[in-house]
Amino acid sequence: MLRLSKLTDYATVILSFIARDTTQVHAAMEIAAATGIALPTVSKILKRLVNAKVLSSTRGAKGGYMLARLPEHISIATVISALEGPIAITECSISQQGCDQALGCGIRGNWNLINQTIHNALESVTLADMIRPIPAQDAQWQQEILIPVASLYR
Amino acid sequence: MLRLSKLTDYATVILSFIARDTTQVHAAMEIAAATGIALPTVSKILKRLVNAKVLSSTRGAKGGYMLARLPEHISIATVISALEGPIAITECSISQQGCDQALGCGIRGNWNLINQTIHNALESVTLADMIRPIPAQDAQWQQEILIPVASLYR
DNA sequence: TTGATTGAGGACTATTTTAGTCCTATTTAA
DNA sequence: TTAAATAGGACTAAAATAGTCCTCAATCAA
Repeated sequence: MLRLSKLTDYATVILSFIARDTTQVHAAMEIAAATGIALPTVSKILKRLVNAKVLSSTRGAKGGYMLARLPEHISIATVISALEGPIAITECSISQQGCDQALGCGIRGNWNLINQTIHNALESVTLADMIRPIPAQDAQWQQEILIPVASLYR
Repeated sequence: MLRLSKLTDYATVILSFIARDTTQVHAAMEIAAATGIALPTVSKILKRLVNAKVLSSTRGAKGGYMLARLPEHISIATVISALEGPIAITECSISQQGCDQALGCGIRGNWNLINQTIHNALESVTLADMIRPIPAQDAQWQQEILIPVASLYR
């Protein structure tokens, strides 16, 4: 339902934990303990964030992870594509096959507009925004948008 | 990857077909033939669109489907929620469990802002926009956003 | 009134994607 | 040299999505 994967959700939790203390590196085990996310899963996410150059890592004893950039320069779009690959609402073939038959392609172009809008929205929010507490007054439109779910953490 | 389901994609194709000729009802079989989407799948999509009051249906011989509203009044957000349920980027528990531990909930509120932005974007584009051909000049940012895929139709 | 046509509803299966785990190799501090 | 960490990737399990099919209800026309 146009939903982020759990891993991406976890990633924001992990990143905000790391962002709270930038004076030292954080080992995967420490992060797992602090967030309650299982270690192998934490580890998997951290590796992907390193590949995307969102985090930098230090190997060996006393090793761990730290932010590779300032929180202001880590956009949500970056985090999403680190975990889930490129952000694209529609699956549109660049090779023409099937796409410009009947009614297909007149529609496609307009999806791109939507793609772009969403991408901009995600690009404009950074980790710095995410770790800043928000006013509680906004609770009212949580009801409109969110759907209930059993639990976030397993 | 923050992607629409295939069914939603099909739905836009089907809706734009129906919108092209509003003078008569269109049977599922006719739509399947015109779009190249398998009949059972077309049928499933049409039923969901009727439930969402995007289409109205006539049963029996000479029956079929037609738009229940003007194309200008059918938003993409409506189509998406008809096919995929409510639009929500994050799975956030309304029951507190797990969410206000450690770092969870400071983050959540900001996701809602993103949700809202995306929802607005999807609400602002209608079927009328989708069936209107777009200028080809925009082809340049198709490269940035879209990812290649084998084929849209099976 | 009856038969053909067409949608409604929902159960079911198959496929694909996502989540989660684990193993082995490499790096580094002590 | 050893212990503590990450890197990379293979593998399994679980969940979501896609797709099909069956039975029932409604409508039209002969």
